[in-house]
Formats: sequence, C-alpha cells, structure tokens
Amino acid sequence: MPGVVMIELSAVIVAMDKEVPRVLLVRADVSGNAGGDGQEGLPCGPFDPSGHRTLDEGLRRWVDQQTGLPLGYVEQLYTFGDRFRDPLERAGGPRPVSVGYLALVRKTEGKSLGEGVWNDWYRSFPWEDWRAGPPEIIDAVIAPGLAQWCERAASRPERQLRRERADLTFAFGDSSWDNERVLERYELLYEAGLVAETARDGATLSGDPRDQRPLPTGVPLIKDHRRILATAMGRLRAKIKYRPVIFELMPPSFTLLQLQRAVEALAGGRLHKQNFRRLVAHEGLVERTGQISAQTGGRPAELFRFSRGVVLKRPAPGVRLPVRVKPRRKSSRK
Amino acid sequence: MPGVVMIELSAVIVAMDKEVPRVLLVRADVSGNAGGDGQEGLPCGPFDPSGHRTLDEGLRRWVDQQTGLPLGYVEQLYTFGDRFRDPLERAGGPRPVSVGYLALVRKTEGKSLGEGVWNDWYRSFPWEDWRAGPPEIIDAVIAPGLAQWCERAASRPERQLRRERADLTFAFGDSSWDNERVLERYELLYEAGLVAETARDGATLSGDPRDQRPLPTGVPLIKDHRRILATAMGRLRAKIKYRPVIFELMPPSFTLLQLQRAVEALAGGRLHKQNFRRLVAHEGLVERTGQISAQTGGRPAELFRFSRGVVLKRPAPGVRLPVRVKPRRKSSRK
DNA sequence: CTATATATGCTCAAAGTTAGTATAAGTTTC
DNA sequence: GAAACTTATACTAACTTTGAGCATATATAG
Repeated sequence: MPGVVMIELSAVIVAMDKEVPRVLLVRADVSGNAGGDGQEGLPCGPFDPSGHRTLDEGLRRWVDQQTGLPLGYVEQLYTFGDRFRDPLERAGGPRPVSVGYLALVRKTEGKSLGEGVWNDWYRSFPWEDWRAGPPEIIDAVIAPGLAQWCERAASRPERQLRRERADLTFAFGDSSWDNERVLERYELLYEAGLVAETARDGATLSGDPRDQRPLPTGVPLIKDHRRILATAMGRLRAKIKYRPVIFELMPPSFTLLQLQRAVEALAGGRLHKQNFRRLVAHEGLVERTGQISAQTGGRPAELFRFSRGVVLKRPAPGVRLPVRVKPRRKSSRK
Repeated sequence: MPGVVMIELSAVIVAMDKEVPRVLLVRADVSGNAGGDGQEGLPCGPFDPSGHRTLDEGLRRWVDQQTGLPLGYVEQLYTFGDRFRDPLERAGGPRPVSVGYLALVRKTEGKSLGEGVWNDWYRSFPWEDWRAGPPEIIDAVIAPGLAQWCERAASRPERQLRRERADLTFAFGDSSWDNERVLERYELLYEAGLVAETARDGATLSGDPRDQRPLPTGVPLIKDHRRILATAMGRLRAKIKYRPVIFELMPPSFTLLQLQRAVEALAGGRLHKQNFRRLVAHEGLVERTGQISAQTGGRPAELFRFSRGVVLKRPAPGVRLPVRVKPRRKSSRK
C-alpha cells in the first residue's frame, strides 16, 4: 500500500540545572533503537494512530513510559523525513518519518527518571557556549576543518559559496555570531565531515585518513537525534526573546540574577546585568514576592515570581537580550 | 502493524497579485479528496516513502502534478495529527497525518495552472484585513458571536477565561491587534461555532437554531485546510519581519511603493510611507537599479532590486513594520 | 496653468538602548 | 573586627531607533 509509513515521535526535554541547560537522554536500547551500540538518544517511540488521540498525546505517553516524567509545556518542532536519516535504512530497514518536539520541565532533584539521564546540552554542541568567550574548539578544530573543506571544493565558485556559508554561520570574517543558527552550524559541520555522524552515516567525503580519526566535536547521538536537538536549541533560543517560556524552566520564585543566568545559559552568551533587570522589570514580566533569598554570596536579593498578568495585556513579551559579548572572529580564509 | 499511518503533504502556495495576496486552491475531487462536494482545498497528496527521497520532494511532485507549478521557496509549517481532522474519519475512514508547507512563488500571468485557481487569501479570513480599518465583520458578526459564546460558558471562571481569550486574540478591550495570531483567531472561531467547519465536523455546541444558519465568516475549505492556511498566514506575517522572504514574491525590480503595498497586503495593515522607505533603505535590503518606472499616477519612482549582499553580512534582516494603524477596539463584554 | 497624485529628502521629538558610575548590604578571609 | 569580595539596586549620560510630520520634486488630468 503506497503512502504508508511509520511515524516516530521524539522529544527534546529541557530543564535548567543551576546554570547548565540539560537534556533528557536515554540509552538507545531502551527506546527500542537497535544499532545504537549503547549510544544515547532522545526519548522516542512510534505514533499509534489507534491508541493516540493526538501526536502530542502519543509523545507524552512514550516519555512517561521511558522516563516517568510528566510533561508540561510541549511544542512541535519539525518533521524529519529525509531518506537514510537512520543508518539502518541502507541495510533495508524501514523508512521512518519522525516528528520532533521540544518540552520544558522544571528539574526535580533526586526523582527517578526510569532510563532517562540528564545531560548538559553543550556536551553535544561545545561550540555553542560563548558565555566564557569564544569556545577554543572553534579556533582549534572547526575553523581549520572548515577551511580545508572550502579548499576541497571542486570549482572556484563552489569554493566561494562554501567560504561565504562558513563565514556566515560561524561568524568568521566580519559576520557576527547569531546564537539561533544552531541547526545551520550543525548541518555545515555534518556536510564538512567534522562531526562523527558524517562517517557513521556512510558518506565518503574524501579519502583523507584524517577523516577517519575520532572527532572532538561534541558527543554524537543515535540516528539524527543530534540534528533534532540542534533544531530544539535554535527554536528555544529564538523563543525566549518573544514569549515568556523561560519561566517554564524556573522555580516558582527566583532572584533576578538566577533568571539572568538561566537566560544566559540557554542563549549561550553573557548579558548586561543592569539592563537585563531594567528590561524584565519594565516589561512587567516579573513581580516582587516581598521575600528575600537566603543565599551565599553578597547582598541578599529579592525573590520574584512570573507575573501572569502580562500575557493578557501586551502582545507577546519575552526576555529581551541586551547582549554584551559581541566578539569579532578572524576569518577562516587566513 | 502498529504505528503505521498515511502521511499527506499539503501546500499553501502564496503569490502576490498587485495588492492581493493569493493562495492556490484546487477543487477537492482533483486532489483525490472525496467528500468535499466540489469544495476547494489546498493542493495535496500522500507521501510515498519509496518514491520520494524527502518530504519536500514529495510535495513538489504533487504540486507539479496538480497545478504544473514549479516551487521555489518552500518551508515546512507544522504536522497535524489530531483525530477527526477529516470528517470522513468518523465514518471509519483512515487516520491521516498531514504535513503542511508554505511555498512562495512569483505569479505569472496567463500561465495555465492545471486544476489550480488563485484565490484572495482574505476570502477565507475577512477579519484579517485591516488595511481599510477594522473589518466590519468583526463588529457585525464576530464580536456578538463571541460574546454569546462567553455567556454560554458553564461556570463563572470558565466564562472569565473565555472573555480573556476573546479579548486577547481579537483585540477587544485594551488589547492590541497582533497580526500574527491568525491561527489563534481561527481556532477560537472554530470552538465558538462561528465558522462553517464547526458544524460540518459534527460538533454540537448548542441546540440554538441560529447555529444552523450558514455563517458569513469566510469561505470554508475541505478538511482542516483552512487551519493549515491560517498557520501559513501567521508564519508568513511573522517571517517577513526578520527574513527577506518578501522578495520571493516580488518581480526582479520594483518601486518602493510596490514593495510597501505587498508587505501591507500580507501584514493586513497600513504602514507609514516615509519610515518604511527609511527602514528598507537603511537596512540595505534593496539597491537602486538606476531605472525609472513608467507608471501612471504621479512622479515616476525609481526601480529597486533586492540586494543579495545583506544576507552575508547582517544577521537576519527582514522588512520591519512601522505600523501606523493601531486601533483600539471596544470590548465584547459590553 | 491648476489641481492632484506620487516620490523623496529632511527634521524633530519621544522612546528605547548601551554602557557606565555610585552606593547599599550582605559573606568570607585573615 | 577590618579588609576584601560578592551581589543588589539606583541613577545617568551618550547614543540609536522610531513615529509623525513638513517640504519639495516631478509626473498626469483637465
């Protein structure tokens, strides 16, 4: 019967752990994904049209079954249907179409998560964290790797195109870093053979023996799950700017610095403190609780809570980002 | 076999015709959609995993087959999988999951489109066009209809929730009109029984005989295609603000007023002329061609073209909207 | 020639943003 | 207990962006 496929639902479940954005992963064998060799992947499972009333519901059921975690905020990301996304397909496996979701939860200490394990999301994307300045991996590995990839181009115009693309996505030359282009950067590295998935998926980009060495460019995930995670990161980074989704990740009350650290962790860059406070206060996103935090450190801060009232009046507020670190990088062209 | 479903690909194909945004529709029988009674719907067809390398490719093939139109810019919108989206499903039909796409093309005069017909997209969403001020249908039909829907709520808190939702989405009270919330508005009207699809899909919201009358709230489409169209409108309205997608719809050269009219037509509101020019000029989105348009009207305008250079340097420019018409509406609560 | 329509350059004030300084109120170290 | 450090919060000066309008240029219609 033509047109019949299997739909897989996969979830990028994000929580904040202090200043670390974490993603829930499961060992591949748990979610029924063969061929992963014990590698990690996103919680996922097939959509069952007779049992699941909606796609969302199917997703929640699978996540609950694999991790015991009840999901709150859930948002559909993208549907991936390219051929050979799953390496098994080349060996005659079925053609899965997978619908990726982004879910935000508050991290609860100690609670058992079934087979789930929380992981720093920058573990798979070390080049995305600019909070301590430009990540070394860019200068050490990515820039030279991309420069070689540019040189490998067959023709001159193709070489030029590759350079422009590399400059644009990784902020070489006088382009500036756009923290939302997570997917573009991952796909560029994939095409350039600079992430482990390229070799695993069987592309033969060159006979260069250097391409066979294990790559230090972040921890790979099974199938195309790292691509789905990249999609989720980009979407979340975009969304915190115009919708108050950050509060889905925060405890009920928090200091303004905690809020700022959470935003910085997701956005992957530092913000200007005074302006950040002015923005969130001015937009009416938070309201004082009157309580004072009993923390270590300096002067005690007042605790705030999310002000639900905003959602009704204003069009679509989010946490604006008064970015401070605007570094210029040198070109990959030399 | 569990988890096996049929995937349908549907396309919202948009083109500009002077100052009218048009969407390509086909008669339902053409796209193999029974039960439409000759109603119109989006070009669509089943995804074939053995024949189609990617979802995009499948979509392009279906559109080409039904309308002969080659697609340029294509973007995935959303995957719809709720039960009973297709009325036939209640009668034992299969469970379709449909992936909606947005495509932008330049309208070519006279060219045959197979079974396709261009339609003003406001024909199905008359309340979305604010270019000539607040549409009458809002005061005449929607506001009173929603007020009744609020009153029908079972409990007081539920009634309050309905009022807040109506005020927020339709800019009653002191909320302001957000032109991107096309989907939210359509879904509200659907739930309130104010569009033809509610009755057709078999929901019985009340025994009120007024609910049986044909509704003047825009032309319905088959299945959930009007919902997909609403998703596309919202996405496109959002996207023109931060990516230069508007130029996919423009001829190679155009006057600034033509550009402004196109943006206004999509955004559904008027813009301030001088500020609009300053913005597009200042952002470096366009460059002069040196040529002068030979039009009727007043002083001849200079012709501009899209400046591809911007894409390389700046992060992600789009056409900002210096909105002029910011009307306040009265509340539905009375 | 006059009225009218459109194009385009320029100004001006209000509002918002960036990047600071200054000071207050705690904790940690010695 | 004083010094050093950390964090919170108020305030300000310089700059940029935005909204709204005026003025003038160049066409067509009559």
